Amino acid sequence: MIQRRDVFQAISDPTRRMIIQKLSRGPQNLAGIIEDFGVSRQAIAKHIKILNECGVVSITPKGREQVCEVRMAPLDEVSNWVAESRTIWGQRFQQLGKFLDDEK
Amino acid sequence: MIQRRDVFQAISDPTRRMIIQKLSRGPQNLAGIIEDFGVSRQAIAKHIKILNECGVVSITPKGREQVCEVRMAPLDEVSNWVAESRTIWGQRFQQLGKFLDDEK
DNA sequence: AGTTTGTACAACCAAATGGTTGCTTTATTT
DNA sequence: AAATAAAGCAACCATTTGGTTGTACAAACT
Repeated sequence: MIQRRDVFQAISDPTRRMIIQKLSRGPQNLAGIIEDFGVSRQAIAKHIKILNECGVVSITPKGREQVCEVRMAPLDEVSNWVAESRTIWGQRFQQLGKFLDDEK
Repeated sequence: MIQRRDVFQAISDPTRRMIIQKLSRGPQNLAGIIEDFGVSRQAIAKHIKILNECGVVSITPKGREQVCEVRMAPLDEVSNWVAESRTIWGQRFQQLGKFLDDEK
């Protein structure tokens, strides 16, 4: 097993997806994020660390607070990958047609 | 930890993403999929099982073969989630504007 | 100054993950 | 009928994951 810490793995956890959507509504510190989640503060802190490591969340210290902000750009990799897969899938029959043409 | 077996988790593994893209080019049996991957047949079989459980891959028995085919529909959930997050993010300032209007 | 608040650090834990090897079963060739 | 090819089953393993609790520390109120 290789060390994987990419966007795909980051959004594979439902709690992290909820954190992302919560932060989409605006920046918050750790204490603010914890609200509404039934897990400990340390658990959230670990999730935030993971999200930060792959660039989905930026952390700005402000006094004793850690202000977390979501960064949408890295999510491009995900939607691009899905789009690419769909494109490849859509080209199946084009290639079949080309093959049949070559056989003539 | 709850048993999570959804599309997000399915595509979180790079090997599984490669399998999906390989199958996007056309259906294949297990033996066909194994080629080019540096892992054992059983490892691939496990990945296929996971992909099948969340609907991304369908399996059709054909003699002694198991023909695997990719199903693109479940991937909608992923691109939809990304799109939704972007929408929420885009609405931040609208709500700020509304707040300022209300203050007048 | 003392208390409260926001967070960091560390150790620990059970379960999940991704992988392996060995053996069996079922079709298909030869 | 014998050999081969495709896949299934089961046990095992190290690492990762998602979570916990306890302690410590610095910033901000009272």
